[in-house]
Amino acid sequence: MNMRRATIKDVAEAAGVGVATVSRVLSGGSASPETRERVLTVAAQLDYRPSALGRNLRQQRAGGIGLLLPDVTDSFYGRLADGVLSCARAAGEPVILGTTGDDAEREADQIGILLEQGVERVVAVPSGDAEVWAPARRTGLTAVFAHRSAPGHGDVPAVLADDRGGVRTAVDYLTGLGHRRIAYLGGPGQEQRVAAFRQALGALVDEELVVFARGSRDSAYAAAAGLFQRRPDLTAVLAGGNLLGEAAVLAARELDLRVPKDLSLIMFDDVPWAELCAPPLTVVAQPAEDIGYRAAELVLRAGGRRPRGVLLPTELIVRGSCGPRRAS
Amino acid sequence: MNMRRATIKDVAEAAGVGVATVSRVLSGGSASPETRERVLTVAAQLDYRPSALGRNLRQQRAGGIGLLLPDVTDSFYGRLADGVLSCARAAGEPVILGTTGDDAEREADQIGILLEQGVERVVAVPSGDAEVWAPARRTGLTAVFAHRSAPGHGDVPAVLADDRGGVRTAVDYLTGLGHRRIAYLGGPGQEQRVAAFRQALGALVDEELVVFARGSRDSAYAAAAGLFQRRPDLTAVLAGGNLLGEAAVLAARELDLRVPKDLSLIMFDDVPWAELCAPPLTVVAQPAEDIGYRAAELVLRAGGRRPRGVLLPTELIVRGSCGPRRAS
DNA sequence: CCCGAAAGTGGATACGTTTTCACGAATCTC
DNA sequence: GAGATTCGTGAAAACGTATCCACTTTCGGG
Repeated sequence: MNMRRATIKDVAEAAGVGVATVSRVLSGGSASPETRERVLTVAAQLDYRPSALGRNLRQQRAGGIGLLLPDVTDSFYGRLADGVLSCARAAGEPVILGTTGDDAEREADQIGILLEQGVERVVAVPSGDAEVWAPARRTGLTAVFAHRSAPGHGDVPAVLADDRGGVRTAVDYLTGLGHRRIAYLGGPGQEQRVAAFRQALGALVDEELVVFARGSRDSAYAAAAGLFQRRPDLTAVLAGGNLLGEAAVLAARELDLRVPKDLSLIMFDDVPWAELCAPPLTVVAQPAEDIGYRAAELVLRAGGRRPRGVLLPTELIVRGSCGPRRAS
Repeated sequence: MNMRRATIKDVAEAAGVGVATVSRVLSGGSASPETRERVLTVAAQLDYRPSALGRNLRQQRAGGIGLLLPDVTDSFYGRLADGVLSCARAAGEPVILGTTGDDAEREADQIGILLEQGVERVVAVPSGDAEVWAPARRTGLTAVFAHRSAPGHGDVPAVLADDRGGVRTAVDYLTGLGHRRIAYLGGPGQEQRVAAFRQALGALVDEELVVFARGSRDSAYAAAAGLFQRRPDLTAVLAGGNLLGEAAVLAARELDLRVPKDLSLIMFDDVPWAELCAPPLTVVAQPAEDIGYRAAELVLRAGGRRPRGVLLPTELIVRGSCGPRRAS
């Protein structure tokens, strides 16, 4: 049952040519039409599939693309992964997936694994700083960041959603409804968004209302509940991710804050259940699949020249979780 | 900047030993204590990491484990993947991810890619029949199925949730509430569950109330809406997955069916948003992470002998989406 | 008609590793 | 103390591929 696969040598012998010729034909090199035809026929007949193992060793690098995500359980990253996968599939490239849990050390480990495998192209939602990525860069790995960029990474191209614009329209929408005490409930690596939040809010910003959670659901819930208890005077909250939004809804419900009567809520990232929620959640939609697809595209097309990053638009989808400021 | 990685040869020379000795030391073979010490020191000093490329070619197989899922966007499969990943991480093995979209042809393609890469161990939620998996089996690949098993696969071990038990308790719960016309809204590969459904319902089963959707959200919605319109007399529905459950809620809302007053709903798979839904959804929880973890464990520990499959318990979590049969 | 260029081809090499094999030294057995 | 056994070790082979290089053939230009 354990049949040996046909090698390039078998094909060469069966076709009466040298192995070099077979390799050239299959790699699109030059060859006479009749030779090409013959090799192709024989290869098909023998069901020959070039071994990635041999090729990888020869050219000192593994094909495929590495994908480093904080958490595949988060449906945003799931959709991002889906984008990467569909691009990779179109190119016939395998995808090696690793999760970092928003932890720099784990990210370093995963990078180590990828390097050991000889992977040369990586799409990542980065968690660590430049130092974590130093070994990768040293071996000439080409990386493309997705969804967020980390400080200190000089020339790594990034495919990002327009966080700044998304935050601005969300904040404008809330202030337009009369809200003044608006909180930001953030996760790891959202410096960009918080900066945009501060900028959009201007003099209204209250640093006590800017709260961060770690990546986990527990942490998100703790941050939301703590925020709501500590500052019952806030009237609106912008949650920087679907985990945070989920936590906010849960915490609000637990504390008998009615949405949107007592509390207006906007969540980053449109997820299917946002519509099922009571009330349906107003969200800032991000093109998660596109982000992944474009990032994969960039890392595949990176033929030597470093491409410039990409900024994808966000969209405010108004549902029912925001209302005018309560009379208080 | 493009620094060549240290090879085993470099380590051997620097340590004044042969390459074979270095390989043995690093692979846990026998060596004298002083030699071992010296090699280890030198290796650490040179920051030597064995190249997976060379090893893979030598032993004619790539390490790591392949993971084939219908859809990473589905949070159930996301959690399953998370289980596989954490097991693989513990073992230091990379994971190659591919999605099949519940399509046998795509699955065959992905299997082809894995074989080309020399991957020998695969965890899969299978979509195709035995024929699709024939080439894999021919090359001696060891597979473990997760979440569902496909007919015709003889000796492939599977890690499954106790669908039969889950369906039975769900149906018992619904019949206990007085429901008689209970529908099953199923997805791909749920023959087991439907069989259990028929068996649990006994004489009450109405074949017109057993409906199948394909994997997509659109298809799920269409199936749910069609079912509700065609048979307005049904009083309860069991949705075989979170996509189906989502579709059922959406369709019910669209048709002004109130849950649970007009329609009782039980969904397979407990997802975070089930609690946020209005009303909160009664679900049959499945240990998705465990399924993935156990499957990965099986495929890694499969040292020659074929292990027997595993059946993991499900749990009915009662929330607010089921009520007594409407007066009607 | 001859010479140079171009195209087609196959032999040989190298990629980094694991594993087999053989050899010397040290230890054990009787 | 001599032979047998074990242990530690290094040289060499093999895995399948891509690519360099040298060789032959063909063709076009002068």
